[in-house]
This record gives sequence, structure tokens and C-alpha cells, in this order.
Amino acid sequence: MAALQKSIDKRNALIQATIELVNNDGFHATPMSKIAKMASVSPATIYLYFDNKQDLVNKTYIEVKACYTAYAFETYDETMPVEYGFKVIWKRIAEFKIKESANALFLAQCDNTPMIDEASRQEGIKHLQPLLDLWARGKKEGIIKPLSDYLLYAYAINPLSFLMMAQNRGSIQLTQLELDQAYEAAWSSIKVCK
Amino acid sequence: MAALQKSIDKRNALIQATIELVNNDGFHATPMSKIAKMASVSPATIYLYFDNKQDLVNKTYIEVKACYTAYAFETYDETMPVEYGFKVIWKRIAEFKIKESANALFLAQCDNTPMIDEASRQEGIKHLQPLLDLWARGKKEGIIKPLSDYLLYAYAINPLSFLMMAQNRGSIQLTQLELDQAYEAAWSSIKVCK
DNA sequence: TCGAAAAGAATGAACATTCATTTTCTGTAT
DNA sequence: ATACAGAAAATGAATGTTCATTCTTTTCGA
Repeated sequence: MAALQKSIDKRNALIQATIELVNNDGFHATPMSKIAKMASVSPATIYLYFDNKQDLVNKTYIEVKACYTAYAFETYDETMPVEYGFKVIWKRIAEFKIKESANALFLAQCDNTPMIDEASRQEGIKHLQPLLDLWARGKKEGIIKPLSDYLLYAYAINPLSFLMMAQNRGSIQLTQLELDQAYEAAWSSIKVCK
Repeated sequence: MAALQKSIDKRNALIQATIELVNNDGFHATPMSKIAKMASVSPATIYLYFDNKQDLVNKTYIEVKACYTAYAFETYDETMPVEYGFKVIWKRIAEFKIKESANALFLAQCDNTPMIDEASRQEGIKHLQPLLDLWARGKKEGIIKPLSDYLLYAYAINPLSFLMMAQNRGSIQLTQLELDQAYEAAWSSIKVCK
């Protein structure tokens, strides 16, 4: 059976093109024809891989978000002490912003825009669970302030939001020192003061 | 002279309609015809007030941003002690998010999207100067951590970014307690630990 | 009565999606 | 091995719609 002959490379090229073009021009200012051209594919071909433009961008979002969270939790495991765990995750997220800046920018745009379906948004959130768990543990151990779950949740969606601001629309690169400072600031804001 | 016979009400209605529609559908998914209809005006009339669609959204952005900063600094003056000044500004910003949530949402979308001209973006940033000055003072007095100016700047663009996340795309309203917690977290992240 | 302001209809370009063909792949029979 | 049939994949060219902007005419205020 030829159930999956469609080229995964072509699909990836389409996703990459979508990210790059949406970053530069925004969702609605990015024509399917341009995405097709950048992916070296006919416009009609896109519809073999995705239902329509909305579906393309939804799936791109979910894929990038999954990539983001996988990256964030790569070096973390649940047996780590809370503070160390937080540090490990935080640093990975910062690294993601820097090394995968196109992906990070794309996520920022999606998360602040009516561009993505609510369902896909929910889907994208799921993978952040380990961070929420870590925080629950930190609160239980008295290491993390008893912040409202709702705030922690907001924080979890974008713990680096101010780094995002620093990175997103300015093109300046953050230094290691700045990253360390940013981490310290973030940790200070949630840890219980001794 | 009839240099300004054009109705300021009509202009305002157009700006309001732009904010509301862009919040719901995004810039490019908002047709001029719809903006006109919501403002009870002919599409052609928009062009008496604005050069084109881009100009309309740029001017809307600048106006909302000015409104935001005016609100933020309303109760602040430069003679206040640093910590108190920070608190006063922060609380006003939080209030803005809550009371003027449509405006806040609009700004979040503009700031994370290629929707606004770079020039207008710069224009919008200018009014944040008092906060930068406050921080310079705080650092000089040893009250605020010696964070990189660049980070403080990023923070200044959106000191409430994580509150934004909490408010923007979820529709849940934050409680007073949560706001207090959020303020404490923000202050902890930048103050010098005693 | 004149000039600005406003209106509605018209224009032309851009775009998402579909259609009718062509190309490529794969499994099978020789 | 080889050729071929059938199906999936890919294509470029329509199609029909939507929309920003402009044009011509009408309304309004002084």
C-alpha cells in the first residue's frame, strides 16, 4: 500500500516557508502562492498536505510549539530539586529564543493574534504541564511563593515574556551576562525570600 | 477658516472601530468596508481622515500607545521615592490592562506583529522615558539591581508582559489579590535583595 | 452659492481554492 | 531484470470572490 507517499520533505519545506513568511509579513499578508514558491512547490500541492490556509498555519503552530517545549524540557527531569529544575528549564527556554529565534518569533506572533484556532491554542498549551507540576512541587516545599495558580499558569505560557520583548522586534542579540541577569530576575520574582 | 471642519467624532469612531475589529479578526482580516460600517461612515470617508489602511492602523497604534503611557504615569511624579514610584506606575499599568482591556489587547497584538510601521513603533516607545529614568535613579541609589540597560528597556516596553498573557487571550478576569501578587513578583525581580 | 465633506457605486488587483492534465511511483506479470 | 497499468502526487492555469482605493455625484454648512 502507498498510504504515505507524500514527501515529508515537502511538508517540512511548507512549514518552514510559512514560519519565515508569516514572521516577515503576518498571516494574512502571506499568500499561499508565495509560500508555495518558497517551498519550491505548486500552490495546488499545498492542498495535498493541508486542508486550507488556516489548517496550514494551525499545524505549523502546533509543530513549532511542540518543538519549543521539547527543547525546554530536554535537560530536565522530575527528580531534580525545584530551584535547579527551574534553572535548567529557564536556561533552555532562553537558549531556544536565541538559537531558534525564527520559531520563537513565530510563537510570539501566534500567541498574541487571532491567527490561530482556539483548539490549536489549547493543543499547544498541553505540553507545558511539566513546568506547572514543578511549580506545584515548589509551592508544596515552600520554595516558591504561594502565587495564584492562575498567575503561574500565565507565567508558564510565557515565562520569558520580557526576554521575548528584548529579542522579538529588536534585532539585537542578548549577551550571556544579560541572560544570567534575566534568569536571576525571574527566579527572584517567584522564589520565597529567605 | 475651515481648516478643521472634519468631525473629530467621526475620526474617533473610526479609531474605535479599528481597535475592536483588529482585536477580533486581525489587521489584514479586517476590511475597510467593515470599519466604515462600524463607524457609520462610507468607506470613502475613511480616506478623508487617513491616507490608507496602513496609515489608519499606524495612527490608531500611536494614539492607543499615548493613551496607555498617559494612564501609566498619571499618578506618578519624579519626586517620588523609587520603590513607591515603581509601585504607582505598575499598579496603573495593571489597571489599564483591566479597565481598558481592548486597548491593551490591541497594543499586545501590534507589538508582536509586523502590522505597524517601524517609525510608528519608535514613536510609540518615546513616551516610556519616565520609567527608564526611574530605573536609572533606582540603580544609582542601589535600590534596583544593576541590570543591563537593555533588559530594563525590554522590561519597560512591557513590564507587565506576564500579566498580559494572563489577560489577553483568556477571558478570565484577574482578582485584586492576584494583582498584588503579580506586583510583588515584579518588584522582587528587580529590587536589590537586602 | 460655493467649497468642503460625505456618500455609494465602480474599478482593478490580489488571492484562496479548484480543475483538468501531466508526471512519478509502485507493484505485478512477463 | 523489464515493461506496464493503475493510482497517487504534482502541476499550472483557471475561477470566482474579496477588498483597498478611486470616481462621480450629492449633501451640508457658512
